[in-house]
Amino acid sequence: MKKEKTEGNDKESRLLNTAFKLFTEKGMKDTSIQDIVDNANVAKGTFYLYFKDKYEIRDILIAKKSSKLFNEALKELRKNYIENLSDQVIFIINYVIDELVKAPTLLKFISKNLSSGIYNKNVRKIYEENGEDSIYKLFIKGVEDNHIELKNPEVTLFMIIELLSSTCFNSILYDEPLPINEFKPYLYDTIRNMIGSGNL
Amino acid sequence: MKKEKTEGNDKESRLLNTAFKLFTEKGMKDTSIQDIVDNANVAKGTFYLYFKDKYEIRDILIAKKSSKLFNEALKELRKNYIENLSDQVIFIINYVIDELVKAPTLLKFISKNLSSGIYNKNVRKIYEENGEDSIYKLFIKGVEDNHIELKNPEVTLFMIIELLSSTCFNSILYDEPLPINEFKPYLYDTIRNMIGSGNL
DNA sequence: ATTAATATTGACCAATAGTCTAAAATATGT
DNA sequence: ACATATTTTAGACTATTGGTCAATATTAAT
Repeated sequence: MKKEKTEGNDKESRLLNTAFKLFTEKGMKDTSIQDIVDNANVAKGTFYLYFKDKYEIRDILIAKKSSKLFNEALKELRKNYIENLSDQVIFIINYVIDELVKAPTLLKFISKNLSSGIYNKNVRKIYEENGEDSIYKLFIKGVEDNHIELKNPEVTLFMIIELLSSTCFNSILYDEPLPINEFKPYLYDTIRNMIGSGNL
Repeated sequence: MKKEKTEGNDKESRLLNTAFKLFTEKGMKDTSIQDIVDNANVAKGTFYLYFKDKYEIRDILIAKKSSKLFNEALKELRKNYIENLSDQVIFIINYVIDELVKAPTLLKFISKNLSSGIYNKNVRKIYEENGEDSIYKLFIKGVEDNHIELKNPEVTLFMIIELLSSTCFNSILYDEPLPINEFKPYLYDTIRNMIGSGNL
């Protein structure tokens, strides 16, 4: 039988948590693997048992964090029984923005990686292994169910995520928090336009 | 008097050209400074005379390449005497997309960095030292000249560039070139919308 | 030609990445 | 409960890369 691991307390999780802490505090470049293993209280060999290198641990973090965020959003969405696909997408985007604004550290870490988090093949593999519903699945299903004709739904979703990403990124361009609510109406108009018009 | 340098043949340029070649061929991670200096036929010390580290040389490359691209676009724009700001911006975006699609290596290198190329403070400094007209200046001037009321022109431009970036990025998501012309009409509608509606 | 200033080199040291084998911990069979 | 097999962990070790610096070469100025 496999060893029973306490959630978030095994060495792999400790490495992930420590890496996230150090990446967000000091940045990728100034965090060495030695730093990570020292702070996580494991030996260096253990790191290489679980991860290929620093960049793999980063990709896994992006995948886990953003997947968690979208899954929470999807859970909330289900409580609200929204029919229209545009409104569903906007609900999710809105939820994600609000969460990211509440957690600036997380925002800083994944805002520039949201789209690569969906398209990067390493990251995508982790999404799939996760097995849970993704915004991708919701979107594709929604397009079908609502008989919306998009030339390339994947691309449309990609552009929506890019817009989300850039909206969030705005708020870290400036040191003080941006009045993000002012941007929302425009963003949502654009999304409605994208899905409604069938331009793509 | 300063040493007369043959354009593109001094050690600094050789380092820049070599770095770009290696970065695009092997990626940032698999290119060491030793690789760069070996291929450029200069000593390691020389590298550190001109650049702080690998990341500075990357930032300089992004700034130079994208600045060149936008300046070429601006030059073309002037030959065409387009009055309307939306149309000017679309002209430039269109030019940039076409050039990037023609040069996939360059595209791969800067597509994900176009926005950071405008906002990253290191990169921006290089833009300013360059002193030439930038899309940023054109846009701000255009907004004033045309009495367009945007809440935050810088943010509007940022989002337009993000959209350009994501459109271009699409074409490298797939191994075969994408029919990018199909996406253009939508992109241009969105830009017209952004500038015209005064939503931001 | 002599001196001053600047550019260049590559040996050298430091930091970090990544490997590997021995030991410890855990699981499994009897 | 004990012996054996399997998995996990440690950290010393090697390899690679980053970054420094004093010596040398090149160029400019008088």
